[in-house]
Amino acid sequence: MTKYPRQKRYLFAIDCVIFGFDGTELKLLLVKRAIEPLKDKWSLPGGFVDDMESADEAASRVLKERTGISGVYMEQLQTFSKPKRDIVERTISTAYFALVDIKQYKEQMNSKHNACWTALNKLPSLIFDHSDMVMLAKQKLRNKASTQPILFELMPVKFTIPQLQQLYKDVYGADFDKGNFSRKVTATSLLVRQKDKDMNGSKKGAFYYKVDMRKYNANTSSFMNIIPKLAMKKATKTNAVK
Amino acid sequence: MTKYPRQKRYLFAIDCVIFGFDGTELKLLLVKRAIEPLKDKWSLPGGFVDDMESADEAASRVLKERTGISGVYMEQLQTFSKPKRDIVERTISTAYFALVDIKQYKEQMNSKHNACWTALNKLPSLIFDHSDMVMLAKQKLRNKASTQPILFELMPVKFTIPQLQQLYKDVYGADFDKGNFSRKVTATSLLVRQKDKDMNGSKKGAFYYKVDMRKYNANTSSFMNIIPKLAMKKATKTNAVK
DNA sequence: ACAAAAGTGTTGCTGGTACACCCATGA
DNA sequence: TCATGGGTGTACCAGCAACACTTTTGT
Repeated sequence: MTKYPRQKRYLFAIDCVIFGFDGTELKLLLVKRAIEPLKDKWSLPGGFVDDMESADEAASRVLKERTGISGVYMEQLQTFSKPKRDIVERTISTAYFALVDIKQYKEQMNSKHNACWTALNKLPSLIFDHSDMVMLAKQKLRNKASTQPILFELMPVKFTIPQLQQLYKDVYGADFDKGNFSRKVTATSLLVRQKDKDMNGSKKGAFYYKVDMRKYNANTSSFMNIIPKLAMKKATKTNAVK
Repeated sequence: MTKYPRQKRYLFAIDCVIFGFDGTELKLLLVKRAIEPLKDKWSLPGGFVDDMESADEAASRVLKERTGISGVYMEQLQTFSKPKRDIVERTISTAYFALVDIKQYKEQMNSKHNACWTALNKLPSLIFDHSDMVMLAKQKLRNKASTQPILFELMPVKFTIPQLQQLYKDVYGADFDKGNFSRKVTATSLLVRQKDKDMNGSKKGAFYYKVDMRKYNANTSSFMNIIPKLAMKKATKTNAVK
């Protein structure tokens, strides 16, 4: 039942730029390409879009299949369509952007699936235009995080404010004043303080917090001006998140 | 030379959400679908991606062919890929987002091409998922314009600040204080005041300005906080730009 | 002289930054 | 009791919104 007879048809794929945080460093999930050509070269986890699924659905499915991860924050990034981007055959690819708490999936990564968390500033070269995808994703992460509380998605269910601050520092490549940071974050009232403290890292201990999911889901647009304007400027210039 | 033998191939198209401003009202450029089924229904200008062009190139080409417009601000918006979105055959479509000074193209619209500028709050229903594309584009327009001076792209080469203010009012559905607006805009130092004035609209006359292209291109990231925070909040809630 | 819109002056206030300080606890 | 990081208090300052006021010119 082909009714647009004169048009060409192309392969359609998705690729996932998956950010993870392990408490100290922002990382990216990479896999080795499974097929020739370029077999075993580093690549973003990706796959073709099946007959009866949308790109969004394909992205979730591929993520699950190739890494075991599911139910995480995920969003369409951009579509890459240069005719020669895949050297085998023309393939359009829509890049996705995901945020994951590394610790929750640490074991199954190395064993079952051979995916690998890599520090953002030590990325190997990637196949095709995957490096462009990563660059764009880093930019988006910074931009989005400056107005919306999405970086919570990278934290474990229970975390301390200094831990969160470490993440912000890594994302923006800039130091934050601990006092101001703590106040701003709690002022969003998206966090609920727990009774217990994390006693590593300091004698006094830092309270654990959990995200108030009800408020968080209701009110994603409650911007928090977490990023000091200077840090923001610096970040856009130096293209931090190295 | 098909080397990914097991995969399906799909049609790949682009659709353009084209905003225009005529001095009073924000408008959208629509065309009537040229082919069956749904012939003559309202639609966004779009077309299939050719063999040797990227989606970006296709978008420029289609815009030129179907409306005569070229050399305008254009940016990828998002890709729409639900399996059934095109009722004829599965087609992936990447939506683009363009900003045009209506007056520059007014005549050729109605004569040569039968495209039609339509007020944003009086849109007819559109084919397929084109209304979703428009909604997303409106959102993006507001978000982007709140941190970057892209609305200049909708103005003629020479314009007055009150005219620009009218545009902002239409985009955000909120009134701006003329004094503060004028100061903020000039403070960006992206505008060069001309010697002559526009004497319509007031006895005193309003100075014409031109965009300082050198600075504008160098420094798009010089955010201007044009949008008062209240207006921004209001806009995100009521989904203005009706 | 008057009306009407363009644009300037001014003031009060919000909220962000910097930085000093206090707190809790293990060693 | 000392060292260490967590967290609070506070004072200064930029920038923004509100609105009164001045300017210009056609009628």
